[in-house]
Amino acid sequence: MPRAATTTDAFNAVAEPKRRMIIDALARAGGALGVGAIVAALGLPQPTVSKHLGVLREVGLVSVERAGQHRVYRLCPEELKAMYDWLKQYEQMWTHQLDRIKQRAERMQRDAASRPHRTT
Amino acid sequence: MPRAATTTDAFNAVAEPKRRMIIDALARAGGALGVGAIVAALGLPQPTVSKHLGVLREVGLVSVERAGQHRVYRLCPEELKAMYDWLKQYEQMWTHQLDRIKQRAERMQRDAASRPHRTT
DNA sequence: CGATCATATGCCTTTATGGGAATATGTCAA
DNA sequence: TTGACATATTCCCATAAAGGCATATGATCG
Repeated sequence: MPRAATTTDAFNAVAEPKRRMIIDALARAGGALGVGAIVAALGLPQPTVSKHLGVLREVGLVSVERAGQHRVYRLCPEELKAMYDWLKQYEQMWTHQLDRIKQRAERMQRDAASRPHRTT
Repeated sequence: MPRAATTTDAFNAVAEPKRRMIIDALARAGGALGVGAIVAALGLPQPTVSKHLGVLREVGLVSVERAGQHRVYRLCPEELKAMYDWLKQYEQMWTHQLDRIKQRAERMQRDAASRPHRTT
């Protein structure tokens, strides 16, 4: 069985770095850009960008709107939120881990302060 | 050019749903499980689980530790944090969007209240 | 209408994937 | 040592991916 289609869900779509770049570019521009602007911003061939936009659209990460002969792609954050929610579930794992490291550092410092100085 | 390898980064590794299930199972168990336990928890064939664990390990999402004839896989949250950070960047997009919807609803309600009733 | 610009789509090739079944490696117990 | 057990590693297959390039569609202007 081959790998799941890139258009299966946001996870698969976003696995491709160029698609993440497109998302980043859209966000930097306030959420929406025309294809030409994306092509210019990323320096990628136009067909490449169009195909990636197609994938992003199919999974609902962006929407399109015709504007004359241009097409404006707009970021749809809901799908990103779904991924975010999955990851947020684990947030405490690294914050707790960092807490533990910090606490250990503080404890070591306290111990060092309350102990007679040693110079060697 | 084919798709980027699944072992390229956490994004690619996590695109496979079964690998996400493994991560979920590890988290539910407090962060670590033996292979057998994962196999039992997910009902997947053992070779399948081993291969997926191999991918997760290669991208640093889990670490292994030998324990006799068992092997304990432990979740490494740092790689998840990297993905989380990328997504967190967009957090305001959906919170703002919800704010806007809410504000619009309130405004409409205010307007309706301060306007003479109309019955048609 | 014809030309031009903006974008999408098709074709081709190379390559890694995930599943399944069988088997190899490695570890413990008697 | 031999054998049970736990896990990893093959091998094979069908499939879809992404890039490059050419071309099709579609809108606008003169």
